[in-house]
Amino acid sequence: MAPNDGLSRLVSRTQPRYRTAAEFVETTLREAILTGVIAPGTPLRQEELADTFGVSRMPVREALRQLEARALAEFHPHRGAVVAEISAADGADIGAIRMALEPMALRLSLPALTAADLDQAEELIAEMDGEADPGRMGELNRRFHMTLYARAGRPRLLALAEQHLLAADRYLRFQFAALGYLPRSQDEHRALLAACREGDADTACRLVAEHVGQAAEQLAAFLSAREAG
Amino acid sequence: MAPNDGLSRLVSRTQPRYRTAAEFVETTLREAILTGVIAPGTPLRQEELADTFGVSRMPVREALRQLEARALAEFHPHRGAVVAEISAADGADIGAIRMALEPMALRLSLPALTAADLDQAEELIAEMDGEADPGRMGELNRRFHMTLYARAGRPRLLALAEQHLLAADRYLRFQFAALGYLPRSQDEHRALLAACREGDADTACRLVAEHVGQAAEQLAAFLSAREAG
DNA sequence: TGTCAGGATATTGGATCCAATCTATCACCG
DNA sequence: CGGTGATAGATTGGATCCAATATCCTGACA
Repeated sequence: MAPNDGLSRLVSRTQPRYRTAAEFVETTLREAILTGVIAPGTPLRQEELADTFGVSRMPVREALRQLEARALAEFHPHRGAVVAEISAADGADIGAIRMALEPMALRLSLPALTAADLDQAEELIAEMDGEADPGRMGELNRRFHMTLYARAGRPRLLALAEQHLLAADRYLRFQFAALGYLPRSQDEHRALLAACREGDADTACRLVAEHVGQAAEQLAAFLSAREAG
Repeated sequence: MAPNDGLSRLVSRTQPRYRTAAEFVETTLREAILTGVIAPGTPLRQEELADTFGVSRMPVREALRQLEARALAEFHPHRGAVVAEISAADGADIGAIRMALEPMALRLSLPALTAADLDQAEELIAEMDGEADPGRMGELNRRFHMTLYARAGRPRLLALAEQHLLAADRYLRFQFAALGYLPRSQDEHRALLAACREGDADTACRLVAEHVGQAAEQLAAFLSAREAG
């Protein structure tokens, strides 16, 4: 039960009552994959998961299919599913998608941002300053970005953006040697927030694109270095 | 069997041998939903689908879960799934996402486009001129766009872009009163292609964004009019 | 007559069982 | 000694069966 230890802990501290077992399994598994509790390449054995979750194999199968559709698991017929791998090419894809989506989200959201939104974003920057834990760091960063996009009034666009923010986090979690990225990232956050406060949409969009691009470049460099070595 | 007539036809002319029944059902159902063979809001009864496909309910359930993850079906616990509805808000979301993704895809692809690619795009424009069938029209339009993006070297970005092109097509299929959109759209196609031939990335990206925006605006107007009346 | 309670029915959700297929091991042969 | 083929085990894919839940209809009562 060693490889499932982290997952078991996630399962056991499950508070909310899900309406179906499949939903429970899917949500928990997705969380586990995105937060790195289950490493890329790990086989997802149906019976093993069924035992861990205390259900039969069927809801597990439904959950795995959903994860496949979200590109978080890879299916090989009659051989089972594994947690989706992380490649340098995928990292570049995620970066490009973020660079496309997030400026659009910000441009739509910016005119509708309230003072409270901007204050909350500033709060999140401050919290990040004192944060050491990578996992929590990723969450704060994600919330900062999503706070700025929240007023876009385009739920599907936001969901897609958040999904790729989470995917980027997942990549970062397996890196995060590059802690040196932090200070510069925080400077970029502050500059971005300032542009938002001034309502300067063009500058803000440019800044967020550059900011995301920075992260993507670092990530791509790290991943291709890892693949080479 | 009246409401399944179109689906039955799709099922019966299935040539390729799928590796699993679930894959077969998912692919065929997705095609049917995206091409409008099954209308939005249609209930997806598991047993009925199982009969239509000649399989048991289980692969159908797995397929439905995948469609749910792709936002093509909506699940209501213990009440079943229905084909995802089409709302004006969703149309606006799709449009915004396309406006974000496609200029990015074009910018990455443009420097690597070959003369053959550009010729094929021109060929597709010509084919569209003489096309009356809406379904085929949508396919040609999609291929034109994807041809221009194909050299981006970002498979996940391209898959996401194509997915939303398909979604937009799905919306258009339920409209397409607006056949008047055609000539202007073709002019935009030609202008876009010209910019690509000249290698003018900035102009090309601006044109594709405007072009997609045009389509999105028309769609949104149509949908909100339909919702109002 | 309208509303609410209760039961019948249909449909989904979950468990178990069987079949298909892949993997690994081992014997056998060149 | 290395490679190939067969066989056993493990694991998934698919079908059937049972339980849980929602819907709908009916009927009693205010």
